[in-house]
Amino acid sequence: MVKAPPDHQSLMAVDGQESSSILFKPLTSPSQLPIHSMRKKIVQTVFSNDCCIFLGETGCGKTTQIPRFLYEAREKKLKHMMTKKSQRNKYLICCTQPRRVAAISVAERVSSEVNQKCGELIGYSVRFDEAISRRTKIKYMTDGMLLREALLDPYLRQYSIVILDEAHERTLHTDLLFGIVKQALNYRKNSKKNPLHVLVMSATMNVDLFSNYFNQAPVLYLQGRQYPIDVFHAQEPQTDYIHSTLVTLFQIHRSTPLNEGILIFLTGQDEIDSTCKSIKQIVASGTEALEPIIVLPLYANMTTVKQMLVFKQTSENIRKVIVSTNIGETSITIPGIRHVIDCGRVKTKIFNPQTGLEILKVQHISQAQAWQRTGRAGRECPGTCYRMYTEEEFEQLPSTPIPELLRCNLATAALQILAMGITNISAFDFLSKPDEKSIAAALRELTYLRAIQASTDNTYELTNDGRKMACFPLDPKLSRCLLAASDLDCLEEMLKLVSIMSVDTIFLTSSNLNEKMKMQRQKFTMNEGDHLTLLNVYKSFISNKKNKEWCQANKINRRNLLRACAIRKQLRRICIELQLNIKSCGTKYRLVRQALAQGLFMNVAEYFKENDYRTINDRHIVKIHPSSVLFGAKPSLVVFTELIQTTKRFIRDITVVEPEWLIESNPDYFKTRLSSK
DNA sequence: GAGCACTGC
Repeated sequence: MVKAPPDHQSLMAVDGQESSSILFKPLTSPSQLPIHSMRKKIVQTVFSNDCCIFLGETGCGKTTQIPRFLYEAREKKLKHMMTKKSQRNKYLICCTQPRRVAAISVAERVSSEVNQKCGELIGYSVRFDEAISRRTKIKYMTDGMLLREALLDPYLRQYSIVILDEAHERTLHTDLLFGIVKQALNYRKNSKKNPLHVLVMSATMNVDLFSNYFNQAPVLYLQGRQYPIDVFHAQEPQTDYIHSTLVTLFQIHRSTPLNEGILIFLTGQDEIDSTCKSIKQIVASGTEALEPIIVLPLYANMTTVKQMLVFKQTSENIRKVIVSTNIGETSITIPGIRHVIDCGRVKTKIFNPQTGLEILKVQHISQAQAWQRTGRAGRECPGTCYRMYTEEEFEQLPSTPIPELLRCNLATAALQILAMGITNISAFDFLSKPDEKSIAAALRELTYLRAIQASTDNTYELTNDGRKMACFPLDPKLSRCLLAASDLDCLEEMLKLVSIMSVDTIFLTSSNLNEKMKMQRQKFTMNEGDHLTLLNVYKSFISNKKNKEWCQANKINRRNLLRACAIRKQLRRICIELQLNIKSCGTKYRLVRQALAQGLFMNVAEYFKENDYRTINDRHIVKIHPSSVLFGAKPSLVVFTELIQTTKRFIRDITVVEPEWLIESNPDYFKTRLSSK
């Protein structure tokens, strides 16, 4: 048995959710959070440095309390200096979060702590939703939202303090913000009127990396509140982690009180569904007398209603078991969990910049993730965590996961950096610098998309189109589709299509989709391919007034389609601002396919032999995914949205195109590549 | 004839 190291013993709630007793107390009330004893030191450290790093585990209250400390300290000082109110209004504090729900719920919580409505003194800003007023002084926002704002003002001049929270997660957006705030710091240091302070908040890891990056910025350690968690490792390496999980589950079940919930981490939908089934079978088989169990799956691709079941209070006499993907690791907090079973694995998408291939693969988690999972057992009281791997195996895990920036296509990021006036991407001050090959690939892609053009020595500048493309919250390929559709008088259709492509699948996937259902789904099918089929579904959804029953009957994911509607609205507004030509082509869908071809021209595959296709770009042999309406058909030339390797290399979301369309729009690119011209 | 984790603008 191994105890969690002290740094990790206090992993409890999302920051600030640890105690309901401080919820409605007035501003000045002393709190039992240890962070309050450090208030003076915190304030002093922030204001006497350009940048500082605060380390503290979730549960120490840093997210809820620190922005308030800083606001109150500044307010006091300014009042003392008899600063005019209009002057004081300038000082806005922002605090970024990787997730929407976190930004919103923290803003609401802190607002209620100071007895105000959210959106007054404390507000939030996330995509499609904000609560901000002229009085707002503390703004919680998603990292992506601040990045959007940085496109308009790279020096972030409306903020006096920028807090980058949960920095250890190393999301793409936060990593880009690192470079941006560093630049803004330098720029504003000289303008003494409006200096910027930056605060990086993180769990206990990567300290030196952050500190070195900001010229040896001072580091402050924040004490969290402690709930000890006993950690047990497997004695021997396990060959079948699902089997080990089941054995462990029933050991816990036999030996602990029934009101203690169990959270199991596995890798994916299939695995989770079948494990849930096995658990139920074992209990039902009656080979031994077992107390009743409620087993609930949890993954993102479930309806919200089904996800909500995990929050439901169960009776004292029944065991609650949740089998979850890593959505349960950070995004969703389940009450009543006392035991965690961690299989030590996670399913991840890996991007290979050399081949441009994406692979979805089950991989080992990092030590940081292991502790995050462990922490889920000790949110309300002491707990236990069972790891389905040995201590030696744990020691060999990487300490942190690979930052997103180092394992994704950089085209979008590069376009954003260029749009902020930084002309040499390789010279951008990355916290972790991506491979030169990845950067080169991104610049090549943007050049082909006519978003940028090479200038002198390694620098690039945006084209007119590129400036427009940077305004869309989209993959540049899809932004190009919109511009092409504007030229071809079919922008209304492309807006709908691009919006659907921006959300997860709009079809409900289930293993027991029967023949009748498949027939029904076929009524949306368009012979030209999946994109027009998706457009068809969208249009039917609208003409059926977004009806719930219609979605159920057609096995359509209503939540995702509603999101697509919201995205379309946002994109359409941007199109109006950019004065694009918003027209509908009616049923002249040929135009839509032509516009698609212009954006997706690097994703072209031509028929090779039997069921094989060959991509134009890298000559990969691929197959049409069986979920495509073109599965079994053998069109000679197609564009696709996604190329992914699972059991085989598949292309997904496919549309039939004609070679002339491709050659006309990009003659140079296709001169040497297309064999069927 | 597959089977896709999670997040964000």
